[in-house]
Amino acid sequence: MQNPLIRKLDHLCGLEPADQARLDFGPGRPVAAHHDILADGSQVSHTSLLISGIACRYKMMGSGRRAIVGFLLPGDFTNLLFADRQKLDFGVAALTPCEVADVSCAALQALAGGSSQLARALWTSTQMEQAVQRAWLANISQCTGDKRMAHLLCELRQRLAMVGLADGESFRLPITQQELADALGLSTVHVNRVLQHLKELDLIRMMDRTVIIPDLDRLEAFADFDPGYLYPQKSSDIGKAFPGAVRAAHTGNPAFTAA
Amino acid sequence: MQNPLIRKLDHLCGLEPADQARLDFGPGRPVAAHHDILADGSQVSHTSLLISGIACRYKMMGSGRRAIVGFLLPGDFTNLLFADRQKLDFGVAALTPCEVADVSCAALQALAGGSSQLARALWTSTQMEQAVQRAWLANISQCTGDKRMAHLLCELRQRLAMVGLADGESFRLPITQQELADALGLSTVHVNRVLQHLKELDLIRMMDRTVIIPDLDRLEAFADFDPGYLYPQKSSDIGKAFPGAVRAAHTGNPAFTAA
DNA sequence: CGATTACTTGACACCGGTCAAAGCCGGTGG
DNA sequence: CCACCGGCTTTGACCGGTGTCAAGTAATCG
Repeated sequence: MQNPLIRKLDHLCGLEPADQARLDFGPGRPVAAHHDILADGSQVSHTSLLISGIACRYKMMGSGRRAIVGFLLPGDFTNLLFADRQKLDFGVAALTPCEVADVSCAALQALAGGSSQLARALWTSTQMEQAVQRAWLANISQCTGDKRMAHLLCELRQRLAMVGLADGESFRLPITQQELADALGLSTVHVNRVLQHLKELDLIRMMDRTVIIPDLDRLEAFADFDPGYLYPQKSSDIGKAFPGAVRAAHTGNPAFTAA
Repeated sequence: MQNPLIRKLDHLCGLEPADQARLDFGPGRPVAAHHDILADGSQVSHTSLLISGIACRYKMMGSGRRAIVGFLLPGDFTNLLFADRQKLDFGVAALTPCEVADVSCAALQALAGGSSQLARALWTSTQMEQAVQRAWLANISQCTGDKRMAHLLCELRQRLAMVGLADGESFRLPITQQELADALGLSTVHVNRVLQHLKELDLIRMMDRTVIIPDLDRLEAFADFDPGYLYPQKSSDIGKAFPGAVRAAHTGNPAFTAA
């Protein structure tokens, strides 16, 4: 399978074949589920590219609870730093089994310096991350639980579709309700109730650990989700027109088959 | 007064005098309070540097309510874009009378391309913005109203101190409770109650529109505020050792005198 | 197949939203 | 200089969304 980073950047800005070749970091190393990819508060001089699996950025709160401040999907960097020895204000943990490729700060600089188009693509993906953060903030601060959940599912579907891991109506989401709760600022119990509510409204269905969206437009309307905010350039309906089933697994285990 | 952007970047990374000179964008144009600096969803090919005053990034929600997703203080850019014709996913509005200097995309590119140190400083300030966003997310999603408010006040104090607009114990904050509510995801009524609660605990005092912090350590402990997350490099106690009173006004009106 | 982890369900309490009304300014015009 | 006025702040009553606690059921893994 093609490197998901290449998919994403090509999707966002378009990439020349020469630049695509520069982005091949090899197969990556495995990280087990629930293990740190980067420890909270550590000083690092590298970044890690997520190749497969789902991970998260998190912060530990004084209360002992974990706040998830972002999900990392295949093709995302844990952090983008161009200066050595940066102290992180967050940690990165694998939520499922993951494959990650470590990229040194120097290598990243060389990449960005070597091709202005690549530099622009990396910058654009940073902008998109910030847009996602803003959308999270707006949603978490102003919406009730069910809308928050719906919005998150819309966002994940769209980002997964961008790297070929979701079609128009379903995607794998092998993470726990506890983890959704940490991301949405809800309790586990309430996440459960919210999911049931969305199922009652037939806005989503869940089988195995696959989310099925019977009517994307209805879900996006319910969530007040603007599909455009993830797209600096074009506002095409990502994934809505994809034929076929969900693509190979998030977990690095390609043995998944839709139910 | 020295350009607050220069103060900030010099503080973050250190800047050579030659680079400092490049950052002088002149006096800027005035923007009245409650007016847009950048309209929500507009396509722009420039950024604006806030020279004085307080502004915010906001998103309009489906409910009609406004969500404030970040405060802009003197020395902050409304947006940092290197590619033309980017569609914004947010708006920027002046909360107080402001002065802003418009910088074209091309000029920004020239700045970043002309000095690697400057490019690094701009990148670092972007990183700091992201750290602030993450802290907001964690706080809003996991803390009760009084801690959220306390955390926001700690953050604003520290960022203002960085550009010389707060000393160790007080700073001007001429914005309304409604605006704080939009930023914290609370109702106006509750913001009022929360502020009263913090006053009862003598964690803050307010006179005129100046916030006075009798004991910063106590407030930061209450808020579970980590003063380090705003500082990629050094972890000095910004502002804690500043002598003298609050510096010239945020509002472009220098007639402020401490009560 | 036993044990741990995830999910579900119900009862109850509380934080914070909403509504409504009453003070409190700060500016404006007579 | 004073009366008016609109926006901001403050207060109280009431209600709903969510958290917490606790128990029970289903799934997963060694």
